[in-house]
Amino acid sequence: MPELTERQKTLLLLIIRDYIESAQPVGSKRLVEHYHINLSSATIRNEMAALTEMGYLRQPHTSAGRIPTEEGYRYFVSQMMNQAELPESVQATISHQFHQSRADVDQWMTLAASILAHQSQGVSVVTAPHADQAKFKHVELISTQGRQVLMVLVLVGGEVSQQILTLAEPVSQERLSQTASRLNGLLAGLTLDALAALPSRSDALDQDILTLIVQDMRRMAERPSGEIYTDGLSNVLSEPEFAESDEARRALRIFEKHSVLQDLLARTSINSNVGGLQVLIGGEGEWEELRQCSMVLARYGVPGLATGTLGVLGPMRMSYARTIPTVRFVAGLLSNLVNDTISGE
Amino acid sequence: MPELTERQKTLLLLIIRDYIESAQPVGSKRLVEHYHINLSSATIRNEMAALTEMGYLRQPHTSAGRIPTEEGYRYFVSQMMNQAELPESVQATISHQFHQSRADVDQWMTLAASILAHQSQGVSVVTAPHADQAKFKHVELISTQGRQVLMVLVLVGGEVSQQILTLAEPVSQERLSQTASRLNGLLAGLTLDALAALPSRSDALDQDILTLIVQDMRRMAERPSGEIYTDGLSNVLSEPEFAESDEARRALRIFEKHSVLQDLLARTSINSNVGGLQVLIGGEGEWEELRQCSMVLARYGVPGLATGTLGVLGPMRMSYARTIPTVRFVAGLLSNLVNDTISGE
DNA sequence: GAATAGCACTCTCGATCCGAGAGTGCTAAC
DNA sequence: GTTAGCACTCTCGGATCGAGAGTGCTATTC
Repeated sequence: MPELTERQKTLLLLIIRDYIESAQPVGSKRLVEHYHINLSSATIRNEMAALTEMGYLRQPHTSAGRIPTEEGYRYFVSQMMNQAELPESVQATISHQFHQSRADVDQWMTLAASILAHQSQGVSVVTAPHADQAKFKHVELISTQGRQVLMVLVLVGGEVSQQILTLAEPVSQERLSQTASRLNGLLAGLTLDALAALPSRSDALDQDILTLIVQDMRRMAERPSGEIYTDGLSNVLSEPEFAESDEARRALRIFEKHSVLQDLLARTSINSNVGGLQVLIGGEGEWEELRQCSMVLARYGVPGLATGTLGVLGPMRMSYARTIPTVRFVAGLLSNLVNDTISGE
Repeated sequence: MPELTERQKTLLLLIIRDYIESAQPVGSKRLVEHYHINLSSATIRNEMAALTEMGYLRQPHTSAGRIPTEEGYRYFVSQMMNQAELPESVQATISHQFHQSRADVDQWMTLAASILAHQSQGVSVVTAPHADQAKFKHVELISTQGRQVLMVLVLVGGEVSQQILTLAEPVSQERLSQTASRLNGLLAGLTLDALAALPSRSDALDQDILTLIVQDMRRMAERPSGEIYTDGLSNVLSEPEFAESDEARRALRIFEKHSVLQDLLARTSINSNVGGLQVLIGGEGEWEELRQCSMVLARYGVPGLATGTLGVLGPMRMSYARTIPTVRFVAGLLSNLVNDTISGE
């Protein structure tokens, strides 16, 4: 990319900021009038032509104002990335909401999704913390009726799985508790691999349950992320770029077909460290479904133990100035919560 | 409502069926041509005028075809209510999908929502089974780090709640297990009221946990329904009546503001028995948000133990012929699952 | 040489108009 | 009771058109 003069930089940022607010192509005249610039519209036009030439702006049609290209948005984002901060008062409000809520992963995720959606006016996604490597922590067996048993499996890192088992024959709660207790002593802290390599148990029930635990842990380990929480879906329809329902439907689909979402989140998680934000603009050539959209994503949690992803999807025209600091702040908050509660051995 | 002649009945049903398919006002000529009727268009016109007079049909404007009124839809639904059956093959497919899935309430709900949305081309809602009266079944305390403890609380009926507690001081896993075991023996099968009336425990930790259990159970009891699952949101946008995003946004909001949904589900649950369907057309004057929509709702589960609601929301023009039997069938299926697994004491 | 004023040109957008088509209600005849 | 015929109404899509906004280019100014 060629070098930009100081004036071009200010102009470019101004144009993009204006377009994000107004959703209208911005012309030279409007620019001069709204922001008192010491230049004539003709000069602006020349500069705009240059910026268009360089690929930061484009015209929807020959004689209309300019709108940013993806490249333009990228420049815009890179400029504001480091400076944007959430106002103290908003930070305080959000923190307060979290400390008000029940100490419960489910609630946190819901709250985080709600805050993100509300602040950014976009659609939010939050995945529950997920361990990179599944480690056994605790199992509980609760007899329900006859041969049915509810198994609650807890992993190091805090993930919990419930499953209903059907045993070959009825077993008393007492025997179930003994089995659970034996297995808890034996398996505590073991990884999935270690579990699978364990020699068979002599007790048939112990062995059955062990097999089921391994199965269940494998299933959890295979999932690329924890449960997905989302909020603000109706915000999609407020944006003019989604006025025609075709585009809007495509955007909604992304959130219904979890496969795309999983893929997206999984791939971004590789590139971004905890604390670092990632902004995807226009699908980056990778995701056809996101061609018209941008996403601001961040990873949170304790690396090596349990991490999750959170982010916001909006039109390319989304308010980055508001979204970026919010995502960053909420990611930090969740990281702290994860660290404080479910981290230690 | 005045009496309808046999001919008027057939005509009315025909018109509504056609409108549901085509989404276009249906005129007398079209009717004669598409369904070979032994009548002239003029006769049909007379009958249509009569049906309009009686309030079953209306005209969007003076010289257009007829579309059903809410009253018309109600008549239509009442006629098909008892006859509609899901084809054997579809029944088999759905049953198969359920038996393929993991024995896990979460999966069942997700699957049910997915099937309903897919079959009806509408938006589905399913609530997890919820006990009418909370009864304690089992508690488990798992030490995580320092003063943090994960409490898993299981109610009779299968509801599970997880919560992270922060104790006043660190407690060993051993002591936690003993406390849990003592409480399990003491509290098994007790209702919330019985729990609250219990005398204080001498052991401080036991007492603390007991208090927290009561708190948590109260919270669960206060919720009018279990967790809400939903699917098919993007289907909303396929329907022509939601083409202008304003209407569509309103419909989407219903699903984001859980309060409306809770209210809706809670109220319908009172009127409908397990096995009975309820069809709400046009909000029935109660719900402004649903003015343009219909809902097909059913209650499932084991009355007195645990029940939930499931249903489909769509435009008033939704395919009742497909939706009604599907909702009925899935409700039956879920009832069986609830009965088979989590019912017994 | 950079900035500016002026100007001709282009393109969109909304308003308006118009005719085709679909559908109706009514009347008179069967 | 049914039907054919007819005049009438209303919507919808396409065509037309002018206002307005914005541009690029050129000639001029500082």
